[in-house]
Amino acid sequence: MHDERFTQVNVTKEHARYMAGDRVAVLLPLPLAGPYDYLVGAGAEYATGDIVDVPLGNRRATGVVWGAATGEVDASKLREIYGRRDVPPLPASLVKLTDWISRYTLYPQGAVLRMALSVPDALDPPKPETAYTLAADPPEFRSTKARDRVIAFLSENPPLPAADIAREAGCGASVVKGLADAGVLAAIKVQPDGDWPVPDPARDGVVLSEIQAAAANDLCDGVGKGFAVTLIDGVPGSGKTEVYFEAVARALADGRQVLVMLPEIALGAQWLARFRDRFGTEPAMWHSELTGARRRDTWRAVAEGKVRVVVGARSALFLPFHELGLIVVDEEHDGSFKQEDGVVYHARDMAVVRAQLEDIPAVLVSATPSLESVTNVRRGRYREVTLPSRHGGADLADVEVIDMRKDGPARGHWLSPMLAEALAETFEAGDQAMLFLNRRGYAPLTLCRTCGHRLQCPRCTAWLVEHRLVGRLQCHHCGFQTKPPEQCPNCEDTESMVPCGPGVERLAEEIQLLFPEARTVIAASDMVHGPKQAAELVRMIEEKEIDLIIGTQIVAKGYHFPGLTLVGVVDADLGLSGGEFRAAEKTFQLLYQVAGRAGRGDRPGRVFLQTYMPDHNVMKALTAGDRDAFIDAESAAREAAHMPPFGRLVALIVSGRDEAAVDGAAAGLARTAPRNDGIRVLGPAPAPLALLRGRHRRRLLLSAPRAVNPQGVVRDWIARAPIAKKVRVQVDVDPVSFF
DNA sequence: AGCACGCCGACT
DNA sequence: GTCGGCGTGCTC
Repeated sequence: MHDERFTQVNVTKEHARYMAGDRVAVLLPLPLAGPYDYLVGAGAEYATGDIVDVPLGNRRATGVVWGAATGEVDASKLREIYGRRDVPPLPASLVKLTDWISRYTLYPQGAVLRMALSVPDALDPPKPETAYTLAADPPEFRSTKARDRVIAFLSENPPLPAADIAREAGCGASVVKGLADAGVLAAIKVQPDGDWPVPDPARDGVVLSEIQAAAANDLCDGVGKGFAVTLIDGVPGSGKTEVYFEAVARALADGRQVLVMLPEIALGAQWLARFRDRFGTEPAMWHSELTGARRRDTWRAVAEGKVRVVVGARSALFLPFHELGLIVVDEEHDGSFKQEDGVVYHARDMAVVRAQLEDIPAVLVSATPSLESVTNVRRGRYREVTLPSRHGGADLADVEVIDMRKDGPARGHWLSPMLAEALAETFEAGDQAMLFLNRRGYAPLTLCRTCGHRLQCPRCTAWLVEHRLVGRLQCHHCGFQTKPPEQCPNCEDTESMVPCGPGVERLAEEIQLLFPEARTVIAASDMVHGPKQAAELVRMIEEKEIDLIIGTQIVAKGYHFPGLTLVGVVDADLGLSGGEFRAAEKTFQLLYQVAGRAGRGDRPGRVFLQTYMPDHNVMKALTAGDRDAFIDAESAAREAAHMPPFGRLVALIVSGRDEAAVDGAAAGLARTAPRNDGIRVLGPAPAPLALLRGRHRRRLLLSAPRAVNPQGVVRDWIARAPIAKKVRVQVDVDPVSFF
């Protein structure tokens, strides 16, 4: 059915066709330097974007026709394409996006393509599944109530898989199987139809305020009118989601597909409920915890246009939409949009690029927009929609600073008397509270009281974190685990190992002593496994089965808990040490989001920040509720330091098992560093994880004025530097962090 | 990414 | 004497 449509696309506008005997370039999803040339076989015909099988060495590989061959490779090497896969071709926009990201990130095109072809199974024809229907002439059989229901159901319905029949007839699948074994039902093979619920744009959503309606209209007007980027900037609860839902509805009504990107999809239960309220059904989801089958079906359904809305984490950017009409990036400031392993890219920025290549609008959404996006608004590159007030109800919470230098707790405790007092008041009033501490486990460091030895990961430059609830010491960087030692591994003294500093588990212990009655839950990524547990956690909090949530940053985002009136930030300074150039911005965003959890019902909430730096810009901006002043100050500081978004950065990580070779390569890079056009190179310095998974790491940082495109400079630089084969140089264009 | 080729340590 | 470790190189 869709075949005609795709053929039409190819014929009418997109690409030349390649006929028998032609050479074509085929890009394989492998980290090769570029596409490989192949021959079109007799009787075959291909176009750019076609997904094809080709011979590669002694195996068969799947790739994408990328265009005409360059012809550089010797004719004797050429081999013939086996044939085309029975799937829609890769959309032209994805072909362009792949090239674009490859040029920008300096990763090979094939490495980027691997993200777009992330589900090899989806390229195979869908497997027929076994369905059951009534046999033409059934034998005599013993009748039961369950069997009768199955037969009654099937007499009025088409053939279905056993599990579906069982569900509809209210029995187990064994009843269906039993009837089939008895010859009463006939098993037939059917193509799964893949019914995807279609979101309904015409349903009524929540009633929008005047300001919200105006903002929604503004967004809707842009849908279908080509590329534009709009930043929706609004405080928590200002109705940002409902506003962009209207733009989603408009795109759907226009017959287009929509991509909504969200961080931490696993915790989006409340977002999904809002989507369902507006559109009557849930969107397709795309995240790392999808099962293989679900992933395959979703990929194919997106390619075939059966799925109209996808909500997903950063990798959803590479889904094969053919009719994309709108991209929304919610919580656009969130750090998890930056992919750090494999191809290093920023999904928010690449989403804007895809929107540009598709010539469709992109909408970026945040209560604490990134300095990048704010700067793009100020430069006139992005439009801005501001939603100033809350949708009704309580105002933003009062934020108070607790100066830990004079009002801190006794040694070995982590809650100041003021915060403990506020907790007591909150519990007495029957309200809920949240303590925020961005540290998993019991204690971030364990040391020997006798000799001072610290327990370190054998493969990384990192302390082992005690997780007392599971009785393990863990490395948070490589997954190394060990049992806590009975004696010090260094001086062999017994009972001398002591935990240093708090994690959420240790905080829970202190709470247990202070408030033994409080029903407490720890919410951390290692305690909440997947969407189901997250949803259960949310339910328990909403239904007031919990008095106190002790959470890491997974609780910072996107929840409304009406009964939550107190938020205590246990260590507001945590993100500020270490000299990261984005430290203040990231800390401000995180604490602002955390503070936004308090008082979202009819009562205003209270927020306490425990800090040793009460005069820091971040704390002052939070207590004064003056975000714009913070952005101005941060912006000025970045500009003065030629840091992004006022200058360009590229980080190089040099790594390998052989420390001397790594040092040699790093020194070689430093020696041959470019020094023209205002470019500066810092380093090499040991990367903060100077040893990670057994690999030694050094880091160099290139900074360039904004007018310089650093990619060409960096490519030439690496090409001429003397770098041993066994040393790897990883490039990170626009690094989020220095380290 | 796979897969083969090739050169040095502990074993049937 | 071999099995097998993973460094290196190649795939149109």
